[in-house]
Amino acid sequence: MLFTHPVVSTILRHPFFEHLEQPDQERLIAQSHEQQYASGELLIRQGQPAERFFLVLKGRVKLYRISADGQEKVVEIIQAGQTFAEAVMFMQRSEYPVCAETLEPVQLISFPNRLMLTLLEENPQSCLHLLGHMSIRLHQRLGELETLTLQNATQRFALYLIQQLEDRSQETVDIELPLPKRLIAARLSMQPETLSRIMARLNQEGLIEMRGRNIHIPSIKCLLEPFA
Amino acid sequence: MLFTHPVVSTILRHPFFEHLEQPDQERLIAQSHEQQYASGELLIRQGQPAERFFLVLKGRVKLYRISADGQEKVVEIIQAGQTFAEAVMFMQRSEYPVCAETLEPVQLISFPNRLMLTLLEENPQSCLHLLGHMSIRLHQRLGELETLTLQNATQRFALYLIQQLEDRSQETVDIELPLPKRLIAARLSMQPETLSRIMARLNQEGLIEMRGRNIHIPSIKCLLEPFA
DNA sequence: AGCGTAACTTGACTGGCATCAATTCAGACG
DNA sequence: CGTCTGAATTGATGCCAGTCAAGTTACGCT
Repeated sequence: MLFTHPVVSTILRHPFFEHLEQPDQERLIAQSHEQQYASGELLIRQGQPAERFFLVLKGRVKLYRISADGQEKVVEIIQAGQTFAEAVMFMQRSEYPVCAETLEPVQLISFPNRLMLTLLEENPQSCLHLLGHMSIRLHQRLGELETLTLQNATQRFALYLIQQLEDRSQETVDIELPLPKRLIAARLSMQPETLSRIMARLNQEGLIEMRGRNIHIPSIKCLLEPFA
Repeated sequence: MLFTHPVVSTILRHPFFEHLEQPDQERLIAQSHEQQYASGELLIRQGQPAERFFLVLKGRVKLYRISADGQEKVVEIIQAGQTFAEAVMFMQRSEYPVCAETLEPVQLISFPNRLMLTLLEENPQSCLHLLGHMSIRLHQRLGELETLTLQNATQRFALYLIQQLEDRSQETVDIELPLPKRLIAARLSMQPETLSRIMARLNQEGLIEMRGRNIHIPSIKCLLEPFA
């Protein structure tokens, strides 16, 4: 039986599935596809018809848009345990609004939109949880809008750094950058060169200390000084 | 009976209400507050506890955030017939994430979050429609992210202009700016002076013709030329 | 280990936008 | 009808970040 599969427990912990009845969960899993991908593979392409949504079991996936002038804008990095391309399921016009590409070897599982919708029709509990889930993402976007409209690149980077912390009570912290710097730069809408210069300057001013991709912050307060 | 009220038909057309049973609709309306506001009044403040959500019956409302350095970033302009502060209802942490201010004399009606949630628990149809509704907004944010990361201010403005059109089939169009220019500038993350200069330049180049807040575009194709 | 490629760094230059400041314009209101 | 206030324009100046280019480091792979 599929429920003996080791990844199942991971799946069922996700808001999409945890409040479904067990028979419904089984139907979904029965219609799921699991697949492995190498690093740098294209998973979905912006504009393609959207018939399934995806749950990342292992590895990370980069979501990005290609704008009119060919620039690539990184929208989001999907971690293991998160879904992507799920919001489009609830719209009539169902084309993927982003491209998705693996950042490293990735294991993921996909589910048909139609079945999921059918099941949700009968399960208001799940619907409400999903509404909560999407509200959170909507607010994250709001936060990103804010980050992007921060005047200068240094502030955007400083804000990015502290957003990486889960525990913000400490005054002195160490961070390991979760992404290659060029992707961080893309995320913050700046050029890799600019990011490099910013980090060099902050380092010189003693606000951060770099060793490879480990960053030591002696004083968060000092780092956020210019915001006051 | 409340249902004889002239605004009721407007209310019931909104995705939040249209799929509810009539007794539920009546309960909501019974617990609603209707109120008038003058131009420039503060409706909700970022950080306040969120207990109600709002439907705009008449006039427009500006949603904005105050960032750390005191700058005001316009997130959205809510038109008559639209709701605001509704997404936060589905989250546990319920503080308004934005400030809301009237742009002109406004009539609006508010509903208690708790009751709405209770009703939704029993009505999966409505839940699904709301999920669709929120998906659309999520995608709009995506589009805005794109607009904001467009390299130069001129392109952002040109894109803003054509986004104002509902009918994009015409090649020659007239637009009346729906907002004072300083708000348009804020929306596009630029200074009023910059917007003014951009419009002056486009005017001089013959790509647009300005008469007060009416703008005539001889050729959309030419205006979007630099994107190619 | 060593090769090759991609990531990162550093420098010089340029342009676009913000900022400051002064003026003109438009609308609200008595 | 005139005054007043905020909106919009226009000019001058400085700086931040993008671009191009060259060089260095780090890393995967056989």
